Amino acid sequence: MKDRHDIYDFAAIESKWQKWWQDHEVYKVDIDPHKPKYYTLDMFPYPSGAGLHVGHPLGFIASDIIARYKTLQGYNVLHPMGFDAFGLPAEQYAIETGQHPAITTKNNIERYKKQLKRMGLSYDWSREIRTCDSSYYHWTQWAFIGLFQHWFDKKLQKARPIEELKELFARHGTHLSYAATHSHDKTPSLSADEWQKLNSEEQDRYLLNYRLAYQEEASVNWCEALGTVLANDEIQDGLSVRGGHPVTQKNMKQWKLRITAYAERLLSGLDSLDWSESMKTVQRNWIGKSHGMDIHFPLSTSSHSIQIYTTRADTIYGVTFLVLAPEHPLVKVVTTHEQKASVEKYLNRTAQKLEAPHGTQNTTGVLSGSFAIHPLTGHKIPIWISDYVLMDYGHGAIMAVPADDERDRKFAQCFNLPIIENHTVGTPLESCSHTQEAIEKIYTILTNTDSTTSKPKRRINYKIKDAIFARQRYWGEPIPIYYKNHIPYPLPLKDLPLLLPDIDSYHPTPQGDPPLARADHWTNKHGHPLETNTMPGFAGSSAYFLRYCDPHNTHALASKEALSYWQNVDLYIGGSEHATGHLIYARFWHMFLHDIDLAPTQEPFQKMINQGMILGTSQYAHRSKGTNTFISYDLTRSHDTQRIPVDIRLFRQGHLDIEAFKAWRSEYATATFQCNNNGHFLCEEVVEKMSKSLFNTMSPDEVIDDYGADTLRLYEMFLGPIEQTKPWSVTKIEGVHRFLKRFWRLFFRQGEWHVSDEELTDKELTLLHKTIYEVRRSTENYQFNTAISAMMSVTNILTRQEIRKYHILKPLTILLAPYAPHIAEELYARLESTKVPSLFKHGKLPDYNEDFLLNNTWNAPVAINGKVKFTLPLQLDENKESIQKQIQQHEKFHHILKGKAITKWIIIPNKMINIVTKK
RNA sequence: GGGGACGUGGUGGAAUUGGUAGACACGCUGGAUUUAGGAUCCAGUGCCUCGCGGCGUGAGAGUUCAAGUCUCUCCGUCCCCACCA
Repeated sequence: MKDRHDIYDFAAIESKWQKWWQDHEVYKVDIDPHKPKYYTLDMFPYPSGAGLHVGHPLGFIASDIIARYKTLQGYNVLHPMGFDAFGLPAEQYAIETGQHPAITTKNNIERYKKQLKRMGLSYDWSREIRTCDSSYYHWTQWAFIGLFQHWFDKKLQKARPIEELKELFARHGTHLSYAATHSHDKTPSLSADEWQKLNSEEQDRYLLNYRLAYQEEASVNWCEALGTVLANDEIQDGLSVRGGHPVTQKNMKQWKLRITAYAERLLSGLDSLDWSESMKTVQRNWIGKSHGMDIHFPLSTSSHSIQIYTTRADTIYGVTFLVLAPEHPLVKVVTTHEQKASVEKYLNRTAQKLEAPHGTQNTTGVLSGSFAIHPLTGHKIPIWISDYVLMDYGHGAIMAVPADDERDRKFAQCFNLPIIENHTVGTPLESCSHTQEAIEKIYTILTNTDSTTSKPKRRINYKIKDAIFARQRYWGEPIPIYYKNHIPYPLPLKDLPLLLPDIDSYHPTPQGDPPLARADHWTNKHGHPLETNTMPGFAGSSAYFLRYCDPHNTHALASKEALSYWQNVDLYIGGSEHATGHLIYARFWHMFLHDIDLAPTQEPFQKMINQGMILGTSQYAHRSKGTNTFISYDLTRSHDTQRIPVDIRLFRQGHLDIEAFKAWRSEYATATFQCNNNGHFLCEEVVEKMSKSLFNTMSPDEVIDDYGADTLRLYEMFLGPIEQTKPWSVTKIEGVHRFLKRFWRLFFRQGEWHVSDEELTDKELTLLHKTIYEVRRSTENYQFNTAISAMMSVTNILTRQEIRKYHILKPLTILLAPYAPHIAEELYARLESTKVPSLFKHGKLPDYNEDFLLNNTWNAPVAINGKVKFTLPLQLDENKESIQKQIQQHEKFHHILKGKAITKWIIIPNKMINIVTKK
């Protein structure tokens, strides 16, 4: 009995096929003009030192199922994988241990690859990308230079070469309203003559204000402990996301990307995308488009005026004070002599303030001493300075309407400022019933005042800010820029890639310069100093999906030919936490590459799926305080107990293995256990984030060792809907594993291979077509759990009825193949007597016969409570008589009713007809 | 404060998208068979009732021949963003 063939030996099957696939390059793809393409992509992982846990592969498995499914459908499927390899953890590790980040990173990648391969994922590894390879970051640097060499034409909504801007300046002067520049542009406009008189250095300095990659003195989030600036999405509650170090504001010269120029395209592009509404909403909020008005408030004692931005111009009669941000350029002008001391004190305090958690700040502010004139009422209104107004939104100045705005009200109450309720009473706005109407009226009134101040301006404003594109770190892409007289110039393209140099220490220099300043001869060929900043984390992930199309090209990011074949990503799977980081930057980067005729489409990711997080189920044993006696959780009410996290591996069939627990820690060796009435010892179960300290993590390798990769894949998909957050639980893997064993045994009788060639009965055909329909529909809707259920169901039926027919087992095996590829390959090879090399090369997804289904299942009559109910497909756009006639003439009508009388028939418009009879 | 998602058995979750609610799985109960296998097989399992039958998708209303699904109100849960004028 030892060598029964019906034992499902997953370990042997899986290692056999994984080797076979690798040896025969089954998943290698090339351009094939005779086949339609499909591009499915995972967000490539950052290879951390901890390896993968069971929550990571969820998305990988989902995209692998789609990749294999599409392959079987006849598509040429691009399904690549790579590694986002630059980043802080490897560098922090290097600082602590002295080991070069390249080595740490390489080791981590090897481990990740091994884990991924064991899961039977069908990646074309010949296309692997690592962002830290110079052959890859060559093209990241190339794109950066491209951004540097272009400006944005707001009229055409498109990037154009900087040379064209030079020509325009020479012809028309620099006052071009359609050339995108900073929101607080302080550069004076030049006439054409003045421009032409500038020497080339002066022109270059001037052009920096228009390049898509530019430098600017800016207030940045500085993290002293990490020695670098951080992006907003790298900070949470005033602390760095990595490491939890404090973050302060600091002024520094920074590289930035003019992503704000693309705000409108980033916003409108969302409409065409097949993303979840919540994902689109997050991006819309991040871009933060608003329609409003710029209004000037003249100062009472000087010729200056304060420009404010408001979306609610209709509340202008309720304005009782103005507020400037502490960094506002007019703060110096409006501060009176008497207030100077307190204003300076306030400014000092706010400048040093840590980023406090939002919503917890106290209301603070200081009076400037000056007054502005209300443009409509002529009243003198005080000007305040407060940090609740942000310099980088609007103009850094607001008109405060404490009657309508909660923040203004809070401020007014704090400083005892007047609040005008019902401020429209007695004004021209009294008759307006809609906000929009009132705003229009205000616009007209302000436009027609004959005051000397500037007229109001309609304005569309965006919250999105230009992205800071520099980190003062070592382990990132060097920025391919050199300086001549402190003006930045790009390296010639032929000198790329600019290699990351080796250095002896990863700390900043004693002068506070970034680590790259430690490199020997960090200059270009002519001795000009090179940029010492490196690129931020999102640089390498902004075009990797294009590189996969042609990963070994040494002349371009990717060839025209490859890109015009593979186009954009059809399906992108990854976490929703990248909504405001990577997914915005990558879309921006891709739009720029589209503008310069490289990327074939506007948008990079057509369909997006965000896999939900997998949580851990922690187990806590309760110990009576001060004793070594453990109490079953259902009995703890009468005891004062202490919770102790227990390794989930110590559980068998949902119960704590007490002997294993005693052996786990020496202190528990002598512990005693109080069980409940059923003789069980229960632990408290808590669903929470996976964490090593709670002993609730599990690696995919452990599951594969015990149950095999196919079971892991099925189980991860069977847990629930892919986008949902859900707990991992060890006890339920058995179910899907049992299904695979059952499926395997379907092909055997008494330990021997037994598949017959008999034709299928109508009943069996119905079952088959129904299953094909359900599995295909579910898979195409990414409802993988439902698809698996359908396959389980049919397997149960076949097992019970002992149906072992080739004509049903073969299509079912192919249906299972995307989900459990190893077992499917093995059974398929046996079914076809190993005539064919691989299911994934030659298999074809079975089709269902729609007519067959319609006749046999959809319209099948069903008995409900003694009545017969069925539906008929009819032409329902006719009159009543005609429908009645159709029913009477319908072939099925006579067959099903067999003389029973119709008591009721109901027409559902445009759909079908329900007929109900008495029995 | 703003936005989004959701609420179905003891549990995870299905429901041809408006048409037999609870598929499939876990768990549990009983039984069969076998013991070295991560067993297998059969029956049962929403609630009330001995049964007939009745009631059931967070609560209440509405639309409809028909509502878990659509509309409104309320209750509750989760997530994201947030001094954005």
